[in-house]
Amino acid sequence: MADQAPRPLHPVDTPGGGSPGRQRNRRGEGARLRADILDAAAAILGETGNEQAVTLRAVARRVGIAAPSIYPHFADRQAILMALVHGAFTDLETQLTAAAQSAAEPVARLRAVCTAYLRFAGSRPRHYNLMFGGVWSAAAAQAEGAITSSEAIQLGQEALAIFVAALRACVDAGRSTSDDPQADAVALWVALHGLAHQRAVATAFPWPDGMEARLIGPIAHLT
Amino acid sequence: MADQAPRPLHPVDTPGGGSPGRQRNRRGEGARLRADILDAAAAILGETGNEQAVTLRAVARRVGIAAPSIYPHFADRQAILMALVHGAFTDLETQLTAAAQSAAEPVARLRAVCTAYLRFAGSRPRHYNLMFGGVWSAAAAQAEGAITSSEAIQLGQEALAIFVAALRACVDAGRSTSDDPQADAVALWVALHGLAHQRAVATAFPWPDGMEARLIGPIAHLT
DNA sequence: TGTACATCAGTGAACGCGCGTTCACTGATGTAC
DNA sequence: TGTACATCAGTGAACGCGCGTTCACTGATGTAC
Repeated sequence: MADQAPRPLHPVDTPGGGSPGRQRNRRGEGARLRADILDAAAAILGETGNEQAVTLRAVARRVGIAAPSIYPHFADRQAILMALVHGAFTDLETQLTAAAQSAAEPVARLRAVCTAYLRFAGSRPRHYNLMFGGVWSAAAAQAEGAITSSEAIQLGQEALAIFVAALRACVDAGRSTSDDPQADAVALWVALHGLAHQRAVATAFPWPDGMEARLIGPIAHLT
Repeated sequence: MADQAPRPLHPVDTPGGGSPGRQRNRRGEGARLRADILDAAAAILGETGNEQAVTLRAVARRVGIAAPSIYPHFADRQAILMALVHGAFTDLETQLTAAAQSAAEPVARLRAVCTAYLRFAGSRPRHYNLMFGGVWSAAAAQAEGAITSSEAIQLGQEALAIFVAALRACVDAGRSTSDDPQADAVALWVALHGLAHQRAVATAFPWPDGMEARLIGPIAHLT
């Protein structure tokens, strides 16, 4: 309780303090700022872990520009977060696809996909939570431009489809006894999500080794 | 973009508007306000789904008091959220314990515990997300008084122990072939968490029937 | 039985904060003639 | 080759907002005498 003198949380809100070296883009290259804004937003998210910390002003400070300079590139704050989420889903799909192509044997392929999923979540836990964390659906209840629950689901459909295909291939090859690969793939994804989410959140928990294997083999009915 | 005239989000910040019938507690019964505050905070959380919406002023409006009247009962905003989370964990433990006592046969008991867990999460999804959602760990990084990741884990230990005991009983009764009931109980809990969390978040997703069974039987190695 | 008084339960105004967003603007730079 | 000018990239000040928190206070009520 002591030592709580009210102090400004942030340095003065001028661009000079943010990114000292930054200089104005050349004519015609103004769109570069868009990428800089997204990079800064991603960095803030990654460091603070809090969607709430990704404010227009914080992003502007980090990029080294004045806050209003964001508006030519993003309609509002939500649009930045949306772009962040879209990009993250694209990356996830890319990595899952690559994993699926890395192994020819169906069971190895399914395991590779699962591992890639967990690796993605582990390497960018804040992004992962923003993608699947439900802050969205909550915000959607109030804000107009926010991503809706069903939109987020559509974004995740492609990733889910990779799981379904990988499990179906195991069944076709006689390596899984699943009676409903679609449903079991959803179950597998949900379980991996639980693991990824709690690993991101409960970092202090003494996770036993091999959690992954305890989920994948049984749920996928691998033989 | 049209029709976005800036309007005050909330009615005037006077207690009169909140709870019209409220009248001052009798002398010596001031502690009742504490319960009213918690009820209001829980209601706001349940309706908006957003931890951020549980502000001191919003709670005060809802109770029908002036904002500073909260301070004799809670040190700060975090303390209200902490109390909410503690209460929710206590309720969860109560319900899991009741479920464990509702069945004598080990497998039925384990299933009852799992069902009770999912029922709890489904009936109070916002509380559930606050308990396990990781908003905490994010906040803990910055705020002093916030609950830490390890604190939250301690709160969940008792619930987890119920899962471990239930699975161990299945193994002892020869109804489970788990080679490590502790680890498999964690795996089971993690998978149920994934289901509970995504059901709370992705309400629009077409969840297949019987997800529960697709997780419990295989992960617990029930025979 | 009456009354002074301590205490309790809560109020109302104010503070400074960071925020999203708006507005009118500035200065550099490429282009048409 | 020179120059007027349109456009681009971005600025700086200001707005009203809800917020957490502080401060000095008020009026009812129980209690001691």
